[in-house]
This record gives sequence, structure tokens and C-alpha cells, in this order.
Amino acid sequence: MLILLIGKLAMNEKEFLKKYDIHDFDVPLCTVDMAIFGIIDNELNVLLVRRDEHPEKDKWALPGGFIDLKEDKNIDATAYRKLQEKTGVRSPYLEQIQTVGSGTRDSRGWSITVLYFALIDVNKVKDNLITERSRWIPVSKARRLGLAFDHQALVALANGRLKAKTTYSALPIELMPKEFTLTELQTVFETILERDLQLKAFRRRLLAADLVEETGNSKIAGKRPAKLYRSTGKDRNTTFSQSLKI
Amino acid sequence: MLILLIGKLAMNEKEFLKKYDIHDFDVPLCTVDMAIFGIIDNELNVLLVRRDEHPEKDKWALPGGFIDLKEDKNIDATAYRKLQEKTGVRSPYLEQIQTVGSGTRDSRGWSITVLYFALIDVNKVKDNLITERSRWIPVSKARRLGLAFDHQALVALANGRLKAKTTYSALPIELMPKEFTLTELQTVFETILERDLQLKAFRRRLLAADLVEETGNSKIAGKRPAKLYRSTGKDRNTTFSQSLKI
DNA sequence: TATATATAATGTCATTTAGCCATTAAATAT
DNA sequence: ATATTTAATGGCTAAATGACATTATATATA
Repeated sequence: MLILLIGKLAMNEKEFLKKYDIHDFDVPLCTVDMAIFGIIDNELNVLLVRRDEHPEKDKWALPGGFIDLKEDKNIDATAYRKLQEKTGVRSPYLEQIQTVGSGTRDSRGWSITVLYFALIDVNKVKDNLITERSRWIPVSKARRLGLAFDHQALVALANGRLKAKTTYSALPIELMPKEFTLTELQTVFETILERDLQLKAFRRRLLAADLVEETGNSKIAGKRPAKLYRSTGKDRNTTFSQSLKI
Repeated sequence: MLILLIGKLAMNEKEFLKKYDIHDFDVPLCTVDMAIFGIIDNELNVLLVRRDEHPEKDKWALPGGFIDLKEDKNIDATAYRKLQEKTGVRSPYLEQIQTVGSGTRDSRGWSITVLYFALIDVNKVKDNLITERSRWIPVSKARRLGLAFDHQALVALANGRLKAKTTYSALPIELMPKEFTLTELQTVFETILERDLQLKAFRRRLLAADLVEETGNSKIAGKRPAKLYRSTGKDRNTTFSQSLKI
């Protein structure tokens, strides 16, 4: 009897799925967009592309696109694929930020986009991928370009998240080349936070948490040579108990 | 000439949109799910519903559903609507957590869900909405029910976010009735954090940040009457510079 | 060669906030 | 009255950041 019942339920579900067609319902358009950040000349840049197609053709936009239902196992895979296509970078720092959806943000109809942000060392990006239609643009200048859709707001969202995380983590290390001086790293932090930091407090914080270590090399930029450091790889997980003031 | 060009572009876009049909592409199924939390008998509960329909019929699940493309202006509106349907609560604390998507989480095909969490005072929920098929269930027991889809993981995600936020904010105040004692509030914090807190440190933190204020009333629970407090309404925005240990 | 200068790095104390534990306060029960 | 129990405060310690002075190491130049 119990088995019969289970059998009946299973059959019902089978029949249900047989008849089920996603196209019977109105569904929103669904995309993944990437805010890929990198540091160029002590400035925070975001990778933008000029749209090849309608709508919003020829406007600058965040790289992104549709989920490939055959290729992408999950939604993170879509983001990794997009990032790979645009930068060639293997293992970037990637994090989902937020999903934005409304009936008005895309002229094609009700649409949602899952926004990710990525932090990469710009030197790792394959040169041939940076073209007239795919460029690093300073975040401060991006708003003047009149980005496609609501991508202006998406850049602001991603930038806000990066800024917030920078007050309680060492995530910006992901933006650095293999070897860097602590002065360079501090400058990157200051760029993101849009304020100056105390030199001593900054170093103490990073070193106490064992987030960076000396490479033994040094770099002559100014007068006295600066020690070069590398990441210990802990920066993706470490959160400080005390956050920096805003 | 320039005007002609613009005219041409505009026409192209118009034509493009005319031909555009979302159903020409394979799109994922898209839902919104809600993890609605409340405190009952000093325990963290989540509102679950028994599924009326296939797939996963009769299994317990998070309340949720499809975006109503005609009614919902944006995706937050979908979440508010779902919450209103299930609880009748007007202005809950609501926050988007994460979007989960994969080809395997739903038997109907590739699907994504935008997960929200809400914090409400259980007393505000209309009694008639709590039925045999829509019940408060302790988070600790939810995992034993074998929830539908990946809702087990979604509850864990939401619970994790709540726990994390409780270390650096006063968000759990949103779970309290209008008037409450600080001992009661501390118990709620301890429930969420799954550890005891220092009485003095807890009060100092909340009072110094001006998050609660005396109502002038008191409540006789044990021996000495306890002062009753109310929220000052700052708890949604305040983040402490120093987070509690985990 | 000595000295000025600029950048790098460290020393030290003040401030803030959480952790901890003892003590006091205010009610009820006996 | 006194014991008991829960509520609330006092006061010290510990940990981490903020602020600023001081020292270190290179180059440039008289």
C-alpha cells in the first residue's frame, strides 16, 4: 500500500514534468554581469566593453551575458566563463554581489542580472584582449561615459562593496602583482577607501595577521630601497575583528 | 547627416526589439525564496510551507515563487509581496542574500532563485496564516524534515548571514516585540550566535550606540523587575567598528 | 668625503572598545 | 527580618587602532 502510494506520487510527478514547459510562463530575461577591477597608475579601473548589438548598441557596458544552460553547471560557472573570455585570467578573486531586476532596466522586457565583482592583477590580462571595444576605464571616469542599461548603478554597487570589504579585510591584495612594496599596497587601499591611512597602523595590521611576507627582494623606487612582499594567500578569508573608520 | 545616422540607429533598435522574443532563447527558471525568521520560546524559527504542487509536492520548503512580471516593479517587490502573502507583516526587515542557480537544483530544468531573508516579530503574523501547511519550525529541526530542492542549503545560507551580521550589528532587534527587556534581547543574540555573551559588554554596546531606549515601563519576570526598552530604529543601519568574537 | 634630502621603517604612547568578574539593587518567599 | 533570585552597575584588563616622533638607508650634491 505504501509502495503503491509512492508509486502513484512518482508517476504524478513524472507526468507533471512531461507536460511542464518553461515557455508557458512569462519569465524574465536573465544575465550575469561582471565588474572586473584592476589598478592602473594608482587608480581603480573597471573593465568595460562597447556593446556590439542592440539594445544600447555601441554604449559602454559591463562585460556579461546569458547563462549557457548547456555549458554552465551553475551560476558561478557563468561568471568564471565570462571572466575567462574577457581577461584570460585563471583564478581571480570572484564574488557575487547582488541581483538586480526590474521591468524597466532593459528595453527587451522584465530582466534580472546577477552582478559579480572580480579583482585581478592587470598585468595578467592578455594584451590582445584589450582592444578599442574592451578597455580599462578609471571608475571615476566611467560615470561620464553614460553606460548602457543601469550599469552605472551596478558599477557603484560593486565599488561600494569593494570599499566596504576593504575596511575589514585585506582583499585589495588580490589587485597586486606577485611582488609589491607595502607602500604600493597602502596606496591601493587609499585609492579604494578614498582617504589616507596611517602608515604604522596599516603595516602592523597586515603583518600581525600574517597576510604578507617578505620575499627577500627589494625595489628602488625612491631613495631608500623598499622591501618587496608577497601575499601569503590568506587575504581571501581573513576578516579583521576591528574595521577601519570610514 | 548626423541626425540621419541617429535616426537610422534608432530605427534599427526599434526593428531589433520588434523581432526580439525572449522565448527564442533557452532561459533558466527564475524564482524568489524567502527565509523568514522569528523567535519563539527563545528559539530561532523559520517559516516553512508544505508544497502544494509538483515537483517536490508535500515537502517542506521556503515560501517563494515566481516573479509576477505584470505586478512586480522590481525584484524586491516580489520579495515584499511573498512576505505579505505569508505573514501579513507590513514593514519587515528584508535583505537580499544571494542568488543560487544550477542545472540540477530543480527537476524542471536549469533554475535560479534569489534568496532573501526577513526578520519579524512573530506576534505580528496574522494567526490565520499559520496553518498545517504553513508553520514556524525551529531552524535546528528544519534539517531533519528533508526540505524540498536545495532549501536545506538556503536555510543554512540565510542563517549564516544572520549569524555573521549579529556579530557586528544589532539586527536581531528586528525580531523583538515593541517592548522588551535587555535580558530577553541578549537571549535572542545568544540563540543566534550559539554562545553566551557577557552581560555588561552587551548592554554597554547597545546603549553606547543609542540603539535602544527605556520606555519607562518594567516587566516582572523573575524577582527584581526588569526595565523595558524599545528600539530607537537605528539598528538597521548601525555597524559596530568592532565585531564580537565568533 | 661630508651633508642635505627623500623615502622606508620602527618606537611609543593615547584612545577606544570588548572581556571579565565583583558588587550593588530590588523584588519575592519563608 | 532574612535568604534568595534576577537585574543592573563598577571597575579593571586586554587587544587593536590612531597619532606622531624617531631612526634607517639610499641618492644627490657641494
